[in-house]
Amino acid sequence: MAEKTKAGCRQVTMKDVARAAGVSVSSVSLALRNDSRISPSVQERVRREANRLGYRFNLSGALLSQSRPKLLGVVAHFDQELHTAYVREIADLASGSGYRIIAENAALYDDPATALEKLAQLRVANVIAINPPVYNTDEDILPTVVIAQDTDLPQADLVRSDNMQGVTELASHLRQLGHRCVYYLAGPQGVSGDARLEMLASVLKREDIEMYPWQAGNTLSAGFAAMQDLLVRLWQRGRNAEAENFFPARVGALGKTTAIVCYNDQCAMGAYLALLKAGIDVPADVSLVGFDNSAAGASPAFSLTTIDRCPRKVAEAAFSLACARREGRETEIRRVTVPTHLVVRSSTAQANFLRRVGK
Amino acid sequence: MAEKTKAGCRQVTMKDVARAAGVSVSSVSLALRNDSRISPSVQERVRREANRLGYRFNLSGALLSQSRPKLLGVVAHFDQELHTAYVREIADLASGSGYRIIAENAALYDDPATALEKLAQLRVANVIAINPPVYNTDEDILPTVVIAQDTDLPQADLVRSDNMQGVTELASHLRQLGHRCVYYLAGPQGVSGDARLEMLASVLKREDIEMYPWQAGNTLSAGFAAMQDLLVRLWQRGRNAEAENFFPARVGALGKTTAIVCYNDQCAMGAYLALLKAGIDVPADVSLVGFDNSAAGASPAFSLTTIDRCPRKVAEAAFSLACARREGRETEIRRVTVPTHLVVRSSTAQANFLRRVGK
DNA sequence: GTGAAAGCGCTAACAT
DNA sequence: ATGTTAGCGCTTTCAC
Repeated sequence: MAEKTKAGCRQVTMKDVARAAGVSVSSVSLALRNDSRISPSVQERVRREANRLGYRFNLSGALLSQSRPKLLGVVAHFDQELHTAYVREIADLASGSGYRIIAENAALYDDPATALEKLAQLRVANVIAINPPVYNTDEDILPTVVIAQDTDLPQADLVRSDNMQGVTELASHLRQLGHRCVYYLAGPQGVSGDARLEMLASVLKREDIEMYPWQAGNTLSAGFAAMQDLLVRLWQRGRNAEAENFFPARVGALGKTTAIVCYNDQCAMGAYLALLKAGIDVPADVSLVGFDNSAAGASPAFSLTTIDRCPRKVAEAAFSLACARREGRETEIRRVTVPTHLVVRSSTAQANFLRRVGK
Repeated sequence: MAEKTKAGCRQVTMKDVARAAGVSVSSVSLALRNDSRISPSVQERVRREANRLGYRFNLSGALLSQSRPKLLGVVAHFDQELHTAYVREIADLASGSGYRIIAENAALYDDPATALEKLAQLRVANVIAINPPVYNTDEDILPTVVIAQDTDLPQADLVRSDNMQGVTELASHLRQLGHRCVYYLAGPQGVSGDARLEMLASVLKREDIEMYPWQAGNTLSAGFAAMQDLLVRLWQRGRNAEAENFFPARVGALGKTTAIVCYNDQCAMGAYLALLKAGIDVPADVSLVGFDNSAAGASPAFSLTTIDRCPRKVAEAAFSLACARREGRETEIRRVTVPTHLVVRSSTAQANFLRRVGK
């Protein structure tokens, strides 16, 4: 209280509002949070005074005074569009249910633990992590909910996309178009990548479609490089094809392959460019499929057939799990699966077996 | 003090560390901040005990107790690679000088003021905003430093890229390759966009290069759509060219134009795709130039000639301005300019005047 | 060089 | 339905 009147720069607090409205601080606190214990007329008056005085809520004070604030941390890689979509949905859900979220961008830090630590400093107890890295298990704070295909965190709930569903739709789509043999440009190696690969292969197999994997990655650059490599490789094989079964020279550079499925849209865009540059038309010569339904992939520039992960539903699942954990119910670890769906655009078309590439 | 021993879940505080180390809380506070007032031996002991007990710093407490914490807010659109680059650099600088930064992702919220409000709730007084929208000037908190080409905020310092520099290098580069007439795929309309356009035109003019603007945008989709529109338009003009001066049918769909400069790399990528699909080769038929030196543009898929904004230098300028403002020195508004540089890759080559497009 | 104590803004238990 | 009051964890004078 040393210098209350020193300058006009002092922060307006609830005390000031209380004095102005002629009520106590606790009434102000409740009134500003729409608590039903405060009569509408007082709420109204408090709110008006708060506005008039230019009162600003101070999160630090609130966090400090609560032992279990309704606070949710989110760690995402904001350079990935899909992550942003998830977080937007989570933020939307949170704002509707009195939760406050603090989002950290994992793409900002070299050390994957940094984002978690920043959240820990704000006393965030519940963290939703999207495609988290492998953390040291001795981290001071760990995600309570993970959005990914799999996780190595024993204590975290998991929300995963049921790729099976979308891929099944995809398989039948491809089958109907006459595709019998496809390439798969795979993502970064790891547990989740391997699982995806096996699942894809088995589902396609059910529709009697052969699948051959080729290592790529999750970026446009990676998709481009991988597709170029693949084309070169196939071209070479085609030229001395006597030893090869499924890449006979006579059906062109891609062999029997009439479609290419990619790990994600970014990868597919890279592949698209490599194909285009090689004079191979999409979808006339070869069909192309992505994953994640990104904005760029949806643009007429690519118009990718892709698989949508229903970000809203994923967010709903993750949010409700996070809330459940905070409430203390839900002691056992849960795994929730959200369906995915095929989005057909113009990068897939009738299979063309008579393709020939003038490299 | 109602239930100190209730469960092991209570947060470890400085008080606990103080007790364990046999010193007072204030000594702990100073020791953990390497204050020279605390003897090395005590610092050492405090640090060890803190570690042993699993002490975690609580930002809320610190913020609440300080009137002017060393806190810097950053508002950026993390879906734009360039913004992420800026913020990474700012974070790096901050961690080296005792500043704490809190980064908000403007791309998460529909209302542009939301990001600022979240920072305000944490008492962040100094905010660096990257390409901020036009805020209502009655916002409770406004950026103190803006990274952009221009700003309408009267109280904010401005850090701008000296596009002049990079563009001058570009003009001479294009001139040497024989380009005399280029198209400019412009970005979103606005103050900053108009300024860029005029500057480009005048600098190119100095090298005796004509420039024609064409509205596009800052995304891949926008670049693609704009380029397609342009091609269609030129094609139509070419067919009844008697009224046209600079798009004579005889030199092909692009008229005299031998190069296309784009608002940013994203836009250039879209244009690239439209050209490729129209059977126009880059750079054999037409040269293409981007802006911002993005990772995707650098990939072999595009290999864009582009202009680098030297994010490190921009960040240094912004950070030091923000610090200066916080220290209270620096009452007048400053504008700092950071040079840019041309990065030559393989999307630019010798001008080809004999292009012909088989649309 | 170190300790004691006040207080930052807010919430929640309890009292009225 | 509203007021009183005790902290939440930390920093910061000011004593010693």
